[in-house]
Amino acid sequence: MPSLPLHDWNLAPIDAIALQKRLAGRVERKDRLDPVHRIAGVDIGFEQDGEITRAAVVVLAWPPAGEGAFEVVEQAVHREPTRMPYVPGLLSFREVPAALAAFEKLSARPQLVMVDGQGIAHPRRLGVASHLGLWLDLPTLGVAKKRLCGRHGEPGPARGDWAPLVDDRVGGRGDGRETIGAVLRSREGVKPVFVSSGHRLSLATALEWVVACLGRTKLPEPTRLADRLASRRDQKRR
DNA sequence: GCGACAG
DNA sequence: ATCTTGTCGC
Repeated sequence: MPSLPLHDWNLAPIDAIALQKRLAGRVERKDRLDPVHRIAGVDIGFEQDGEITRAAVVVLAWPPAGEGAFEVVEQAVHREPTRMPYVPGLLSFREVPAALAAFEKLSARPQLVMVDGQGIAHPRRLGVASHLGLWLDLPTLGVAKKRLCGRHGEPGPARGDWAPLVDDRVGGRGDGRETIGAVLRSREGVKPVFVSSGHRLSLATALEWVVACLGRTKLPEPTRLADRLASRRDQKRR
């Protein structure tokens, strides 16, 4: 397994749109930070008809021992009463508080965080992955199972094939379109996932990491395992 | 008014 | 997100 670079540049999602254009063609890597040893996956589940919010974080060691053989280094769960209803576009306010509490239970911070949801592929360019990244001050990326906004074509049939997710610029003025994410075929014969930069990493880098963390399932390991822990599918199915 | 709408 | 059995396919 090759060691992939984590940072293309340091930027916050709010600045991403302006910087993307300015840095196009001359991406600097001087801001690369720590090497990646720990990758975290985050997801939120609900219990008791949504009354209880259940946040789960699973930390995996990088690189994996073998093909898709990731070692679970640590994991944490935090439960609390649900405060906010689900409102498309405002998911952060419902999930981020619980996710942060779960992170506080970890003994060590990961170098990269994969979140179940959108990064900057959001109407205001601030999806859960971006929002969480800002609060954690860690590089994050979003992997969503469905589209929130933007348009796209059908990605190729092979694993790794992807199509750009484009949307009109925030504010709706100027020359219009911008790439906010990618529709990635993470597995053959399955509906694609929506990958986007969350915080402090580019779309290209986000795609590299997602593909690098794919097992033989649709979702990358960090997110897949966090998903299981959040919805208790691990103990439920037994 | 009519769709679209992460988890 | 969540409620849920069997079933088709690699």
